Amino acid sequence: MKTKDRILNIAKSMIAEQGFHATTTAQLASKAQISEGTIYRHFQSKEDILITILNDLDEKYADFSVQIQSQLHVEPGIIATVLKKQLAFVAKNQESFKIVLSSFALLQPSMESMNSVLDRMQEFMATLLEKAMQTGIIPKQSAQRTAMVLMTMLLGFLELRLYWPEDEDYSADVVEFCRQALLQGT
Amino acid sequence: MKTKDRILNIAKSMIAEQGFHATTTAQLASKAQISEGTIYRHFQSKEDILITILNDLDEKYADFSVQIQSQLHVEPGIIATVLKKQLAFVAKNQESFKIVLSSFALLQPSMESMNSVLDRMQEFMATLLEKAMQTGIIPKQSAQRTAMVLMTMLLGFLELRLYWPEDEDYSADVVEFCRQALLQGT
Amino acid sequence: MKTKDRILNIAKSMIAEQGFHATTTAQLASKAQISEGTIYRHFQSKEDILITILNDLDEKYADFSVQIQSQLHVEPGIIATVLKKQLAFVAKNQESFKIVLSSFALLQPSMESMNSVLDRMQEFMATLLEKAMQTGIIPKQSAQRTAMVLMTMLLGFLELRLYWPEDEDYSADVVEFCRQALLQGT
Amino acid sequence: MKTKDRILNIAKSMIAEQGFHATTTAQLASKAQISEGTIYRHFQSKEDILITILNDLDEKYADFSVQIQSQLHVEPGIIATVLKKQLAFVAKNQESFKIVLSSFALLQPSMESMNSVLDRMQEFMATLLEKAMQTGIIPKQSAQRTAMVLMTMLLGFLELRLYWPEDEDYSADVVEFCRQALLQGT
DNA sequence: CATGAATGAGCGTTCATTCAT
DNA sequence: AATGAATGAACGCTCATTCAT
Repeated sequence: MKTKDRILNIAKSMIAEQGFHATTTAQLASKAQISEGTIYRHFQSKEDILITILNDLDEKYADFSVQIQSQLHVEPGIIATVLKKQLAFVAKNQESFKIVLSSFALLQPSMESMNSVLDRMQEFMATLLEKAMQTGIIPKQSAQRTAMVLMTMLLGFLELRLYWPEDEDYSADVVEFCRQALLQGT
Repeated sequence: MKTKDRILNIAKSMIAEQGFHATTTAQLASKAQISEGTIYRHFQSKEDILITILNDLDEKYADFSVQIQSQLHVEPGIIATVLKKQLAFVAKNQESFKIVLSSFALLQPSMESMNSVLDRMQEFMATLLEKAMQTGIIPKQSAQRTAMVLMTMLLGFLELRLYWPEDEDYSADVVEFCRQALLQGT
Repeated sequence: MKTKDRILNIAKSMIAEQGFHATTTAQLASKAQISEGTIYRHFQSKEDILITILNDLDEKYADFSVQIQSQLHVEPGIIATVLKKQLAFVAKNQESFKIVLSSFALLQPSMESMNSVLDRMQEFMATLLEKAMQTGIIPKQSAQRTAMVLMTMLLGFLELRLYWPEDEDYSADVVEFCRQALLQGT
Repeated sequence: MKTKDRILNIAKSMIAEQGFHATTTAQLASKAQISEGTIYRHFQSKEDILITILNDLDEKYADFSVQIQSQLHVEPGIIATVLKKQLAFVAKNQESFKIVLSSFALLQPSMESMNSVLDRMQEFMATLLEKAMQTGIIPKQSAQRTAMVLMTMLLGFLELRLYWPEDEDYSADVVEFCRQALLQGT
């Protein structure tokens, strides 16, 4: 369905840029070169568009998680590798991430998506840490709690990269910081 | 001025809870038990209320920064101490922080406040790190870049604590994680 | 577009009767049996309605000027003929003229329209006088200044006819007064 | 009463400049350096201020009429003399005249004032014409109707002088135009 | 006399949504 | 499927007026 996807893509970039509230159906219709009524042929409501975008992200992130976990070769450097892949995924889905991050505090569906994303993130980190611990790359520690800390850092980093993209990229510092901490254990 | 403060306080909790857009002047007036017109006797616009809240926070945070930097006793444990004080300050000003964090991506005045807060945070962290390096508590490293990393962690942590307050408090883990990384240098 | 014209016509009569400020969008919508929102589907703002009315008048008056100047047969009595046609035009567009006359002192767009109308009036009168002078109907004199005087009289007359329509029609006296003055020259 | 007069004078210049509607009590109080409440110590309503201004003008114009009629020396040139005195009176009371002229179409009290002013003007002109006819300065004609014509010209002239004050003063042309017409009779 | 905070009805305008075509 | 005119509730805001002090 070409029209539905055009609506979705344009909505995604508009909401990412201006926010959900500031994106009006009139504007969206005009940019998509359709009538306002047509939006409602494809979506039940404006919020339904948002939910579709969020669900798409959730699905993609789930796929990404599964795929990357299956590909993990345990080796020194695994942590840096994984963090970089996470950042690459976010970069590819920038708009969707901006949408979740800017609206989870304001809209219930976004909050649910955010919960889902964070859960996957933490779970993924925990799996990673357990593998690393089993193979002795890092010392034994609580995978759950350390995963939480890593997720915290990742979340902060996402916000800063997404909303201050022109700032210098210090991802290497973040990765090194985490590597040092992990090697010591907590 | 009692009324002005009542408006301000009620607005603060409403905006923190529902967001700026969802907080209407009618609702605000009704909760404050005043008429809508009265709001405009004390503030030029709805946005002016937001700006006042944000400026108050900025001022308080500036005061806090100055005060805490002057009180710093360099000693092992200084980093944990400082991180805890930061978290305490945020806890005391929860509502204002929720407002900035939920709206900086959507509203220009909030973005400016956010910039100001982040700048102060980073500067403060850099000062702290330099002191710690001078006295040999942590090894020499780039204060600026490491401060950036600490700020990143703090930002992520704030979001999680403010929006998922019912989750288990893992601040000790965060502090320990940072301590370990800093002791190694990056 | 039927609705747009209905809005326009009803607005014209309401503004002519009560003035621009006293004509509210709620009233207008109610009289036009549409919702207030519909007004804004057809006009950008309340002022846009006014501007449309004023521009319509300006266009009509420009057409009228061109047409009447092309039809002028120079003959004794030409002045009376022309003044009568002017009055007839005003009578046909009473509402629009009332709108300009009642609001040019208060609203910028009306002032601009008024300037345009007066310019055309004076220019038209000057052309007429020049023709009359060339054919010896009236003695030589400054066409510009005399046109200004005629326009002055016309303006005063319009106000009185438009706002005191129940007063006796003394247009014949005005025409005769002007004719006498013109025949003598100034 | 000093305060009352200050309110009155400031209101007069504000209403003349911006119109009655655009002049708010808040603005007025601020310019007069009093509180809004004080306005209502001296006037029953905003409209009451307008009415006071209009009545003042009416009174002054009545005085002026009486005085000038008693001073009339019948002589050739009497018409020019009188027209000039009228214009001088208007110039002295510019603001009040601008108020009446800009609002008589919109506000009932202004319409009443306008009626009163026009009545006096016409009556005055008629008296003048009768005197001029009796002494043979101008030929016999209907004083009432010719007075109406003169008033028409005066009204048009007032509007143009008051609202386009920067335009060239062509009052001499107007006076000469009228003189020529009157000398011929109608 | 004067204040100024408070009022509340009403304003112009927006916008997600509906529905006849 | 698509249109686009119409809706109507709700919004932020204004302002003449009141009243306790």
